[in-house]
Amino acid sequence: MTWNGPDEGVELTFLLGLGFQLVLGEFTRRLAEVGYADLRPVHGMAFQALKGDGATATELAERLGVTKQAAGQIVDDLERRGYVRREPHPEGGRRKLVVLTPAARQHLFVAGRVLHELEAELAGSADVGALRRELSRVVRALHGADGLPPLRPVW
Amino acid sequence: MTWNGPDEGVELTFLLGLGFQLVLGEFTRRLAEVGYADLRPVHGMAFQALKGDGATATELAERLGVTKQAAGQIVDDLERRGYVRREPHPEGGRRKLVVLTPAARQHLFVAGRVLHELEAELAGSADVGALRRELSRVVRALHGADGLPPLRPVW
DNA sequence: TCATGTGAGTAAAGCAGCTTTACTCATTCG
DNA sequence: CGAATGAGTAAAGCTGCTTTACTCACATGA
Repeated sequence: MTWNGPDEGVELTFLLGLGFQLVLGEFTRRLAEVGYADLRPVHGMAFQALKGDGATATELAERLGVTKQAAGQIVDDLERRGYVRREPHPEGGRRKLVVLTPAARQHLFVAGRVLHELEAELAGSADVGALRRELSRVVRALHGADGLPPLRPVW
Repeated sequence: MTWNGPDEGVELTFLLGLGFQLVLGEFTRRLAEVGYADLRPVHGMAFQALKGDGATATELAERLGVTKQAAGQIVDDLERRGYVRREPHPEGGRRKLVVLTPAARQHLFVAGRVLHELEAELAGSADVGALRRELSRVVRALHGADGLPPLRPVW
């Protein structure tokens, strides 16, 4: 039998939580170091959700899995700080289109780079391909094959 | 090349978060179904931290990674609902020893069973051994070999 | 033409679960 | 025996959300 260290008796759920906590923590720390200490993970998720042609606040709410009021608050915050703009919606109505500014696109670029650097470093200690494969299987087993649910704060 | 479905382009960090969210959500749902809808994950963690000979509120705070006031509030809550008792500490001082009641030990037993049932079911879709191994490696790479940090709400 | 509905946005209060600040009190040590 | 130590507690503050309730632009159709 292969002995894998002191984590044999640790619950899978606990290990999943720790893994996520540590990887996300390291990611956030590195982003803070390069000048993004003012952005939380949810802001990066919002940028991802808006990166194509933007979206209305209500669409953003659906993609983030929060109420439209919460999405509106996030947009207020990001707008004050210059990461998004509210434009009149091309299809009129009361709608407004929330679009990214160059500052947000720059953040997306940097965050993507940091994420891939981190993954490359982890590949020195773990089989990241296998990890990714098994995680995908677990996600599909619990959620089904139809797309991915929004990632919400865990617990 | 092996094609593993539509998750190829998904960030590892995102996948980790989704995996944790879905597994913890399923665990919590099943516990609620068997009568524990009133207990959050942090309560289960507290039970784990107290299950030997109990601990003081300050020790509990360290093990949970929160302030001693937060630990005190959690203990207040659990005490009102009959899951823990505050006893005078055998070594005196101002200390009090927080110990589990049989109700809490019963919860620990049921939660452990649910966790292992869930893991067994996941083993039908994924290689849980590999997942556990790679997660352990990631955790050690980011935290070191000295024990495991407290699991805190993510993000 | 205009009432009535529909859907997006917004305003404000409420709430959970923490932290921060500030204290009380029993014990110990110089 | 007076001050330091360390556990516990009280109360306010804060963040990031939800809930409740509203406004307003446009669409529909009698």
